[in-house]
Amino acid sequence: MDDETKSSAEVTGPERLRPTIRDVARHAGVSIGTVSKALNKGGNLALETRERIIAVAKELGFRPNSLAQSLHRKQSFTVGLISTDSFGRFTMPIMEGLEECLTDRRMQVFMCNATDDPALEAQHVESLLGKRVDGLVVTARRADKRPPIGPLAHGLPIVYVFSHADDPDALSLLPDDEGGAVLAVQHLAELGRKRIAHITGPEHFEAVRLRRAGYFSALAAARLPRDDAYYLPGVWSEAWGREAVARLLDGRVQSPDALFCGNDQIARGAADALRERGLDVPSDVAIVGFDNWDVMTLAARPPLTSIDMNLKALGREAGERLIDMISGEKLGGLQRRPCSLVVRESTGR
Amino acid sequence: MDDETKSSAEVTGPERLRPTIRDVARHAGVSIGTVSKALNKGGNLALETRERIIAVAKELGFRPNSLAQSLHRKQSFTVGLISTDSFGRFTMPIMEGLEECLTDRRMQVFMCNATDDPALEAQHVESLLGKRVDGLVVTARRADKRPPIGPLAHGLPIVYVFSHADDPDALSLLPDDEGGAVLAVQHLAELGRKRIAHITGPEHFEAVRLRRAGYFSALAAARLPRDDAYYLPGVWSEAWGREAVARLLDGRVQSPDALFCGNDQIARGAADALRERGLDVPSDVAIVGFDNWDVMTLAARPPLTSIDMNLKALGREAGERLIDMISGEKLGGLQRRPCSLVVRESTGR
DNA sequence: TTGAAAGCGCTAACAA
DNA sequence: TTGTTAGCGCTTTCAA
Repeated sequence: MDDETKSSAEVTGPERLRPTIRDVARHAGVSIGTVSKALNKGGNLALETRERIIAVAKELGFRPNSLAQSLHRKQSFTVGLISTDSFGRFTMPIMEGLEECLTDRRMQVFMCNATDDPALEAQHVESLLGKRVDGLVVTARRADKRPPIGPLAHGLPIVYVFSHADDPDALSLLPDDEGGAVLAVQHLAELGRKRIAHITGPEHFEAVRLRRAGYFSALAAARLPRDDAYYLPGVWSEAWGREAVARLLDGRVQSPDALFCGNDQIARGAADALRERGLDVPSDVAIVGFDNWDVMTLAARPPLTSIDMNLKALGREAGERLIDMISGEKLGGLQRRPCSLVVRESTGR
Repeated sequence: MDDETKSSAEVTGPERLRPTIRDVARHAGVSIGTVSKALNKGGNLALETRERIIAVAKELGFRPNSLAQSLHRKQSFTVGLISTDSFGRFTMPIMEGLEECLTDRRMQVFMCNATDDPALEAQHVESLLGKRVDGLVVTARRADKRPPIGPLAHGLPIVYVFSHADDPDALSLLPDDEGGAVLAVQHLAELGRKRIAHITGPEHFEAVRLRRAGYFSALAAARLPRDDAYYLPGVWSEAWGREAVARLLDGRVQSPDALFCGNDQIARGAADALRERGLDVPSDVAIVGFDNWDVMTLAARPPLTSIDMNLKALGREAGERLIDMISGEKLGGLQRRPCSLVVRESTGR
């Protein structure tokens, strides 16, 4: 099986020997089975005995060996999290929510990073399966399709979160990018803005295409004209935000009175560019960003209204659904969760 | 003992039964012991037998149960990472390095978040000990002292990284903040700057005090005068960077020709403020930041020279030292690792 | 060169 | 109410 021969750390130091259930039994003057029953709050035991056993166990510093327990119970109370985004900005809140949820259930999470390396990913899956994880969560850098985890993990519960498995039977949890865009544009329209431009990232991101769709449909819903010169795909940077503003203002089109930006970096760049041209945000041009990344939204001048993908909640839900699946539920399909609008000064208030 | 009664997910679904070593033995027509020997590249086996066994194992999709192996070998090939920084900006690169290092050794990492909650931390340690982790890595939000992990984990190898255990025997790995500050000021002095100010964060951070010490000592080494009006502690924000610049330029002191900032956010704020006052960076005022956080350094105008704490390498080393300790080495004490200078336009080039 | 068997630490069904 | 015992899946010593 392991045909690689990388040396593993060897134990040469003193074994840290901990008391076993056997020791507890001996000290308490009862049988092993009785101790087990007492510690697992099982069936029928004299209250006195139970308490004595628990006391002895505590005194000895007994801590049951989960490995042995799992071996028997066929459940390890452990899940693997595989990320293809080397613990990046989007993975963090997801991890946080996931970990929180699982900790509540007394489960623990193995972190595995497999940034764009399918072989490494396979190795991780291999190890995790060896450790008999009860399930897997897969997360990715971008919300585009990715190949499913493959047949290695056949039958193992898997949840894809912020990552879209290219397998209709798999459960994929994603933010509703389109709905988020609608929220943004609706908000601007309600403020009375008539000329809303959309500056965004590269179109090969599924998220960009979805947000564009939301942008156009919300414009239509608000009976606002659609002008293709107002749609500017580009890259995810502040510099692009600044440049896009230059193009809009120096171009032949009428200047917009609002910007919906594909992320907060673009939005911040746009805000800077507008200020430097003497235009006021929000009175001349209102701005909505995307991601609600505090590092950007709070530091920008003025602070940015933004769309929050609620990634922490998404991570938490991934944990909940995974537990459902571990408990035997059959779940699947692509599911999108709503974004929310966070209003700050860049759209007035 | 678990005296809490939170329900754990229960297995009700179909058991995913995998072939055991027993199945392999049966199919290959040999004894269990022989299979074990074959798969673990152990001692004396007929080549033919070994190959046959390996073939059968592969065909059956046999994957040894690490839980059972660990039970016997008394090593789980698993470590716990406890963070008190809810997977924040500084924890990420550390995790990345750590995970990379341990993956090379075929070990896996349990992620535990215990943001400022000692009870939660204790619960995590408890669980990890139950899972018989081979060691623990503890990381924190700020490089200030924290109480050690307590007697629960007595005898277990522990490495504190980017966190300073209040226990001289514990191994703590930290960036050399003072040395980093020296690098920055030295660099500015070498560029011929004479009036170098230091805008930084709150003094209750040990890092702030250390960097200040480095700032003053490097000034002295360069035979530059020390002016207390040039030392401005404050908060870790862009807004503070802007305000500090205002104070320096509007104050009674002579304007500085260089700024060493306690982090990149302050540096960016300072750069913005200078530009908006018509001063050029770097020709009028050069700037060095701290953290080398690309989100800030690259987006700033001009891009910022900064001090890198090499956190990923620190994480990697934490893994290496932990493995040394697991292998029986006795390691301890507070150790600081060098920062490095990354030069960009804000100090010319 | 291979097989048999005694555990690793714990659970759970069955006896006493 | 408590004890006995047969495993869980694997490793390793000792015999064959």
